[in-house]
Order: sequence, then structure tokens, then C-alpha cells
Amino acid sequence: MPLEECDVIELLVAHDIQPTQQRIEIAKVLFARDHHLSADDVLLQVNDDSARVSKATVYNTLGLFTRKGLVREVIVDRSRVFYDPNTKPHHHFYNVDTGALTDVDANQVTINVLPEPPCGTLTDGVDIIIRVRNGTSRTNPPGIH
Amino acid sequence: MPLEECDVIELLVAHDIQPTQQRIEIAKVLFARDHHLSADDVLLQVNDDSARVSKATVYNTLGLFTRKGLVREVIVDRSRVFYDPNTKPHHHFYNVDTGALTDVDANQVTINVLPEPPCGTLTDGVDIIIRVRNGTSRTNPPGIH
DNA sequence: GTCAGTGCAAACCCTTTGCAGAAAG
DNA sequence: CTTTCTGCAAAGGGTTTGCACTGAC
Repeated sequence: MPLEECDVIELLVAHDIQPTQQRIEIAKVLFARDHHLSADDVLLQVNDDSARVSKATVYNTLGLFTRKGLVREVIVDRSRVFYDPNTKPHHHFYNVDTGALTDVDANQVTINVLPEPPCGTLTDGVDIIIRVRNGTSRTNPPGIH
Repeated sequence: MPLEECDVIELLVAHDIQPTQQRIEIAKVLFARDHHLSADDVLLQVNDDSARVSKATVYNTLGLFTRKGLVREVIVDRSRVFYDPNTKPHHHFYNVDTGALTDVDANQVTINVLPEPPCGTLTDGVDIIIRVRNGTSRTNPPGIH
């Protein structure tokens, strides 16, 4: 389904974000497909198809979207943050060779955490990152079934 | 148990690392306790008690230790990498308010992943990061029991 | 003497910030 | 007209690199 501009505007407004031209362009890139983009990816793609958005605005906007819950930051790589338009609970395969991120729906994974969170804290969320590398074997590491 | 210098040297040699003075100092800091240090933490602590190690050497050495499997990088924070002397399979609580990392033994957690890794890849490892924040509620988020 | 390891400072890269100009309501 | 947003460029902070020096064998 091609993403209409009016859908994006609705999305922004629903998240209490003023739909400016630049924010619309950035949202269109993010929500075009279910992918994971770095800030730089967004910058390149936004400026690829006609629009003109500065680096500062891309960073500011991605931060804004994250604070407003429109996208989620995924931290798997020392060198850059990925932004994930999928805000439903889910986890990730991360290919350490290629850097590719793949979603794993949360209900495809069951985890049982026996230990309590450290004293005085409460659980905020769980990120599971399954690091994969190129190869063909089928053996799972310990603890995974 | 206080960590003897000879133990550290043995550890380095066992991992095929030449035990130079600086590497010994860095290893002593890392393995003094079961904690999680950033490169900067290591730099400060190494130069605290008498020894003199440069920033470049700290970074080079931490990279070397990681490649040789002596320590593990933990990436939970956008701003810095933590180095974990515990190489046994385990996961982490991460306090987003304080930055504190706490180990969760792998056998305290069971995870069942239904989906296969993406085509042509094999699982390398699984990192579970349980983000916690300061507070007192006991409610678990969806998927945790 | 040779080769690996170290240290300094500069380079790098991603990200953030300050501030003036532009745009939205 | 007022407020918010944008863009540029400069600053920031962690990390890496180039290269000469030191030290171990």
C-alpha cells in the first residue's frame, strides 16, 4: 500500500506533532516500509527525492519522533542508532556481518525472567537482540530452543 | 579474593595475548570485580593507582581483549560501550535512569524463539537487555512472566 | 637489530547545540 | 505579530589512526 501524504499528516497530528513540510518528508521515508534506518539513511533518502532537509533537522526530528512514541530507537551497533517505525512489541535479528536488522514479533518469543529487577526499580521494557552471522549451520547456542 | 598479578598474566597468556605492563594493568582493573566499565572508566582507574597508560593504548587494548574473547562488549547506550569481564552466557538489567548494568545469569532466563534466523544466517548469540527505571511498581510488561 | 607495543595528537564520525532567518497560525 | 521550526556551521564526545619512540626478545 503506497503511503499517502494525508495518512502521514494524520499520524503526526495523532502523536501531537505539528506536521511541517520537513517532518512530513521524514515520516514518509520512515513509514514507507517496515525497515530500520539510521539518521544518515534518512538524510540521504529524504534529500534523494526532491525535498531538501538539513542534517540538524533530521536529527532533531528523529529525536522528536522518538520522544512522541512515533518510532523506536534500536541500539545494536556501536557506531549508529537505528530508527524503527514498528512500535509494536518486537525484537530483532541483527546480522553482525551485514548490519541488517530483521524484526521478530514479540509473540513469537517467550521469555521467562525469574530474577526480580534490582531493588527500587521496575521493568520498563525488554529488548532481545539475536545476533546472527552469515553461515549455514542450524545449531542453536545454549539456552535457545 | 584479591586478584594477583600472576593470575592476570596467566589469563592473558591463555588468551594468546602478550602480557605487557599496560595490558596487565588494564586487565587488573577489568577483572578486579564483576562490573561493567566504559573505556573512559578503565582509563581513569588505570591511571588512578600509579600506573600510566595512554588513552590510545586503553582503546587498543580493549579492542584486543574483545577480539581475543577475554571480555565482551555490551552495547546498551547510545553514548558509550561497556566492557564486561564476564564472558559466561548472561544478560543484563540496564537502569536507564542511572546507567547501571546488572548481570542476569543465562540459566535464570529461558527464551523460546520460534522463527528461524534469516535465510543463510546462523545464530551467534542472544543479548537480552531488560531496561528498568527507578520506581516501585511490580507490574511486568507483556511477555514477561 | 628486529618487530611488536605504546603514546601523543590529530583526525574521524555521529550527534548536539547556538543562533539567525523562515514559516506557520 | 508571535511562536515554533529550520538550517547552517561550529562544537562536542567517544573512538580510531598515523607515526615516531620504546622495549622485549
